[in-house]
Amino acid sequence: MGTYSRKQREIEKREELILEAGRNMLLEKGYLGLNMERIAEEIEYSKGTIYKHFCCKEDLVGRLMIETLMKIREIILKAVGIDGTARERMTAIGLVLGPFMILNPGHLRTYELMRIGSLREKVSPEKLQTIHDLHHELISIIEKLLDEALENGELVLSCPEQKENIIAAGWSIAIGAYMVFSDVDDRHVFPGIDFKNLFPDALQVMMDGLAWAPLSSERDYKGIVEARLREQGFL
Amino acid sequence: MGTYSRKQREIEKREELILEAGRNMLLEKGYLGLNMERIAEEIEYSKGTIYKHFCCKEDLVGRLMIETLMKIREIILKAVGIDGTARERMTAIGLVLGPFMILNPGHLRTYELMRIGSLREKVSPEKLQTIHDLHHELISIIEKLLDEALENGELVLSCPEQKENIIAAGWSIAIGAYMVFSDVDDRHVFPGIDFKNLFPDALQVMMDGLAWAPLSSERDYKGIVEARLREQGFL
DNA sequence: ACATAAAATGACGTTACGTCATATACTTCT
DNA sequence: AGAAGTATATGACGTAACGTCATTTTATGT
Repeated sequence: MGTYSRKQREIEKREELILEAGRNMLLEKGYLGLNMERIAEEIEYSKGTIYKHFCCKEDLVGRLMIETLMKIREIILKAVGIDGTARERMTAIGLVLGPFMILNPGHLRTYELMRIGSLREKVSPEKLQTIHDLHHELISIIEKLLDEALENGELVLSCPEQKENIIAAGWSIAIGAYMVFSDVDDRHVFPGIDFKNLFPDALQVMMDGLAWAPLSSERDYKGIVEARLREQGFL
Repeated sequence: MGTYSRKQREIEKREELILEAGRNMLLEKGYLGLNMERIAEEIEYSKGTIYKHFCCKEDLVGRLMIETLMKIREIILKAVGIDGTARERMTAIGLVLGPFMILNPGHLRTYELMRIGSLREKVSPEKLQTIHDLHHELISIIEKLLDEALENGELVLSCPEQKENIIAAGWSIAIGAYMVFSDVDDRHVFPGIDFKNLFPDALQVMMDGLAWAPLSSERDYKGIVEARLREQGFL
C-alpha cells in the first residue's frame, strides 16, 4: 500500500513533467514544433511512456486546455466572490481576465489551438467531456450573475430569451478579445491599443448598451472594482 | 504570345483546381485531413506540380484565407455602400456577415485555422503581406464609417484615442462571434441561440453602449437596414 | 525536323507519429 | 532469500505524409 502509492505519486509527478515540457514547447515552438520524441528526451523517459499518459499529441494539448479552463474558472470564481453589485462583479471578471491572459500567454495559445475542430476531435472522450463540462460551468457562473441582476432590477430584459443571447454575446467578446490579443497581425493593425483593457472596456460598453444600471457614466466601475480587488488581495 | 498565354491560362486554371480541392478537403476533413498527395490525385496532376504553386501545405491554406478576406471585403464594401446613416451602414455590415458565415463554413474554418501563429508562420512572405494588407483595409473601412459618424455628430467620444479602442472592440466581437459560431462545444453550450444574429445583435448593443444616436430603442435598425439591403439586392 | 527551353513527374530522403514485442523493475508468495 | 508472477518502461519498427530534385515529357522556335 505504501509502496503502491509511492509509485502512483511518481506517475503523477511524471505526468506533470510531461505537461510542463509540453507547455513550454508549445509556447516556444507552436503546434508544429510540439514534438513527442523531444518531450521524451527532455523529461528523460521514453516515448512509449508518454503514450501511457496521453493517447496522442492532441490529447496532451487537450489536457493543457483543461488546465487553462480550470485556472480561468478559479480566477473568475474569485472575481465573482468580491462584495458588490452584480455589475461590479461582472466588471471584476473582466479585470482579472486581462492580467491573467497577459501573464499566461501559454494558456492563451493552448486555448486558441484547441478551438480547431480537427485537432479537438483527436482528444480522448473523457477529456472532451471535461472540457465540455468546464465550458458549461463557466457559462453558468455568468448566468447566475445575470439572474441576480435581473432579480434586483439592475438589468431589465425585453424578453426572457434575451438572456442567453447576452451571455453568448459576452462570451464572444471575451473569446474575440483574447483571440485578437494573441494574433500578431491584429496587434500590428491596432498599434496604439492597450490589450489588457480591450475586454474589460468592451464589457462596460456592452453593459451600458443593455442599460444595466447604473451606467458607467454614473459610476466609475473600473476604478471602484480595481480598488476592491486590490483591497481583497485579488490583484 | 498567343500560345504562351494559353499555357499561362492553363496554369491559372490548375491553381483554381488545387484551391477547390483543398477547400473541400479542409472543410470535410479539417486541417489534419488536408493531404497534398490526395489533392494531387484528385486533380490528376502530380505532387510536384502542386509544389510549383504553393511552397507548403500552410501556404495553400494561406491562399484560401486571402480568398476569404477578399470575399469579406467585397460584401462589407457592398454593405457600406447602401444609402443611410453611418450607424445604419454599420448595421448593414453585421447583417451581411451573418448569412455569409453561415453559407460559407469553409471560409470560417480557413480563417480560424490561419489565426494559429505556428501555421501562419509557414505561409510565404508575399501572402503574409497580402493578408496583413487586407486586414488593414477591412479596419480602415470601419474607421471611415466611424469618422463619418463623428463628423456629423451621431457619435461623440470622450477622447480621440477611444476611436481605436472602439474599432478593436468591434473587431473582437466579430471574430469572437464567428469563433463561437464555428465551435461545436460552444454551440452545445448555447442550445437556443440563433447564431446568425449573434454578431448583428452584439453590434447593436455595443453601438447603444457608445450612445451612437439614435439608439436602437428609438429606431428599428435591423428591420430598416434589412429591408434596404433586400431592396437594393444585397440580401 | 531538330535543338533548346520549360514544365511535369514520382521515386526518394526525411521526419515524426503511434505501436508493440521485449526487457526491466517491482511484488508477492513460499 | 529467492523464484514466480505481475506491472511498467523501452526503443526499434511500421506507417504516413511532407517536400525535393534528377529525370522525363512536353512545348517552342528556327
